Amino acid sequence: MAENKKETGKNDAGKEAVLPPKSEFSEWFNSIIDIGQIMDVRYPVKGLYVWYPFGFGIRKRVYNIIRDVMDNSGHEETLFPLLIPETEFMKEADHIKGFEDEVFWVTHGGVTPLDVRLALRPTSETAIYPMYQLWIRSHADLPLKLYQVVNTFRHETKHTRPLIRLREITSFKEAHTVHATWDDAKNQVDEAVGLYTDIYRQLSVPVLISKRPDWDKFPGGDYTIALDTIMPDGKTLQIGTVHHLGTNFAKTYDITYENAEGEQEYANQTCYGISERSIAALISVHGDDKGLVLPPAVAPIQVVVIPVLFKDTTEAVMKACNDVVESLRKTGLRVEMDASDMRPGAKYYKWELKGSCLRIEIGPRDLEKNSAVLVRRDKGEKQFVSLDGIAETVGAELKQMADDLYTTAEEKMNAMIVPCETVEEVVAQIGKGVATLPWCGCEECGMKIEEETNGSILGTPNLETEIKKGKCPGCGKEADQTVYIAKMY
RNA sequence: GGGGCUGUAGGGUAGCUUGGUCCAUCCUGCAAGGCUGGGGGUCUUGCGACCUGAGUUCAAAUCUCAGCAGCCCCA
Repeated sequence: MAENKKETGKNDAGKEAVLPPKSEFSEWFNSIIDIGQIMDVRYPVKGLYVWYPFGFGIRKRVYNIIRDVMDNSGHEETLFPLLIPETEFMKEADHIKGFEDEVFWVTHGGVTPLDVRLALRPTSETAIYPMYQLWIRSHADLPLKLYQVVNTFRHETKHTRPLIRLREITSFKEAHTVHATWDDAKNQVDEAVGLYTDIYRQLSVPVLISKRPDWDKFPGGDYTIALDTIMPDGKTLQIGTVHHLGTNFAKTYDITYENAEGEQEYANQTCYGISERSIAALISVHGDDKGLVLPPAVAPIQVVVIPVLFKDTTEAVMKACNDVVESLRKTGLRVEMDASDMRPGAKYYKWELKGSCLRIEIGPRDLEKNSAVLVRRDKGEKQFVSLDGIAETVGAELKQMADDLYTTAEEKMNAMIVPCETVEEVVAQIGKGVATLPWCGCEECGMKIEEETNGSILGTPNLETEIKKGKCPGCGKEADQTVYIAKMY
């Protein structure tokens, strides 16, 4: 009875209680991770989670995109060991300071204590650079551009959450490049920012690019450019970082090359990374009250075909559905037919939750008109399309959907950025989105601003927007830059 | 780093204040079957749980302590 459902169910429509509204973002995110079958959070170690096959299917496609972008820009994939000897790890002082509080250590082999403890990599600089020291001899070896996709470990003390703050990052794509000059490395940083922007464009995720303030740069690096996106609750999520390492690590690990004049010089290096936060971003940016909305490029099921079955017409409808499935698969699409014995309505909800991009319904009424009902996941409106040439129709819709997702997301993001001039304005904006604020650039004012606004300075926009004149709220002096301020994940 | 809260079937819950009514309630899920089928149908039958350990007690889901795990707030 409907009355019973209303009493016991969690939502008043009497529907099966499943997903909280996206306006309660934290709840929504936790639920979608679970019932969207992204990850199982029940693994009994804090901060470690299990990829469901469905979630892994998304991951696989996201990382295919990442690999393609890397491979097509002169990078080569490689693989370094998980364990790093303490002796190597401890060489770079600033780097250690940045990570030592959160390193997991392997201390025993069986019951025997190890002479040299082994770190589970929190990131791989100290694993890779000793080898670079051996590999790099002359300027002819440069530039060297390698990357790997690995798991890394950090003993996070803050609240862990799937995809966003993990003790085992399962999907860390890290690139490590070596160049002759500082400027060469700088150009590589700029290229990497472009590559990452491209990757996120393919995921229809808009990004903010900024140069992190000095106190927030990569430990041991010269400077850091970061990519952030704005989550639905107004907090920003850092979803990519690019670091210029200068010659800092080269000096530590003695990475030198012989230049054209026959002299040994220290190499300049960069490193940059993307993790499964990319997946957190794409889920959070596009999803809605009904569940996942996935860009066609990464949706495990791009098209679901749902037969509307009645006794007398079952055979004809099934045949028509099979024909459609076959013709779509021929064009390389990931298509599934749901011929289970759920009611059609229940199937619609199920596949909307799972983020299937397009739904095709075919019933007896459609067959009479040689047509089908087509529904795009992001729009939700039904349209009637001819069964003739349906593969072309579907292809065009998917393409349009990818573009629309980006446009919509970008508009939403831009609406969450508000230019501010005073601390008070920033305070009002923090929690709703990102504020911009003039800043003189000194650390003292930066700290003061962060404290008074209860936000974090993301950094200075990298790509040249118009520089707004204004006074730094910290010291009152004329500011020479504008910064993003927000609550960060 | 500091503080608060929570842990009952796969998921969500009732029971806990006042120990015994509890071989633990309801919804959902899952399995089998019937009638069905264009936006979460319905009926029948079945499956499935007190986080772990120690303690108090004649008796613990219920009280105490510790561990583990999770959630929220503050820095």
